Amino acid sequence: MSPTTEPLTAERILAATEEVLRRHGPAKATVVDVARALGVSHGSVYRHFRTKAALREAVTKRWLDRTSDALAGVAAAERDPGERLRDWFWTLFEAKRHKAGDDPEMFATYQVLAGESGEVVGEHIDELTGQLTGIVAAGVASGAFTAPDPAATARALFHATGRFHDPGYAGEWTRPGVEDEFTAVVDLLMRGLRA
Amino acid sequence: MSPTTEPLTAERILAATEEVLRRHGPAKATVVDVARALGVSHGSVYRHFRTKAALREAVTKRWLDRTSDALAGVAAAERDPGERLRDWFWTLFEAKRHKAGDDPEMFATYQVLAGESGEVVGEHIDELTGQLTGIVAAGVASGAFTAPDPAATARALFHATGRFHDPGYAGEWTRPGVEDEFTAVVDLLMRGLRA
DNA sequence: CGACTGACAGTTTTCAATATCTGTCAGCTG
DNA sequence: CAGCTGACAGATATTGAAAACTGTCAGTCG
Repeated sequence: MSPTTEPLTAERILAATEEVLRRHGPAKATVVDVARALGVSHGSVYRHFRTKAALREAVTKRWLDRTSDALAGVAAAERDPGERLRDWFWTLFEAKRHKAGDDPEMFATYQVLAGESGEVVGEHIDELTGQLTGIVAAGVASGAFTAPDPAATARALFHATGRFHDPGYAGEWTRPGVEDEFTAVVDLLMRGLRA
Repeated sequence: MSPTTEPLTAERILAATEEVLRRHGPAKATVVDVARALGVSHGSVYRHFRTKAALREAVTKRWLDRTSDALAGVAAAERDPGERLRDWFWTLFEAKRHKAGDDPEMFATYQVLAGESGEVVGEHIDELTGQLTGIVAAGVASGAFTAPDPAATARALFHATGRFHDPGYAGEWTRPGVEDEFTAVVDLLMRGLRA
């Protein structure tokens, strides 16, 4: 291809890796493919990422962070904690549902990547439950919620809604009635939360 | 082996299949193995089960029914609905946790089988949510619970506790603190349920 | 006659040879 | 000399021929 003079950065490698993953899928995407897409030798890729696993982890983190960042705005909004909590859950569900529904192959690819990168996924979940803890604590402060331990309650809320954000259940998200099921679970939880 | 004169029944075939699955695992257990274990030709097995898939489904149903039956007793007990509900969830969690912890290989085997038999699993879940609906309805009747639609509430309860009975999460059930997490979720749900 | 067998066709799995990939590093190049 | 290359060793994946399995059914046996 055109011998680009642009410097080879980690960011360019990540973008190329995402493209290769989209084209070839997680099983067949190789470091050699990524290097070829960039017009460099695979040895150059290894100057920026120690291993193929590290490269994949970085791509995964990038993807997960997009969701966390979108939710951070909702979590930090200046609103009644009850509405904010409901909005946060709804935003999370919708985000996941669209990712899974709009581009199922890429979603499946990222599901595989996430399965390989336990550490990164754990941090992502910690980030999300951290945002939830903030909302719960605000509700307790305003007297709207009762929760002796906001962090523990946040984890409970996250676990209880797993069916609507855990990728393992993605297959269920297109069935008719899921939205009602989601509403039923969230309603029950919010009733349990109120002071 | 000893040429048994006992008649070849579906039940004997199911027992032999379970044994073969235990020995060989789900990937390598064949109909020929089952026939050999029974001292008959594989053609005879096909007189009782139309296909290998049907045989596996029957084994799976048998296994799932053991759990349903154990829980039916708890669901039908004459007790305060609140206690009954808590007991039911706890019994379900403990039953699954012991199956997964005491014999991990067989649990993994049944997880594979269940994945193949969507229909049978669906019926099992319907049975369990049916039991839950009974408890919720009793709570509404006694004035202890508020639930406009007990069946919908039962499904919500089942979904919200999925992390503690869905086999996909079995890996988490041995981590320290799961019991507290389970208690936190159940407490939240029961608070949301009360009138 | 009803329960069982075993050979058979078509499909799936296994296994070993072959090809490709990962990760390293001495040396090239601008 | 900083960034890159490409040959290499060991590990992993692919391939296709051979073996095993699934499901059928005409025929055997008590």
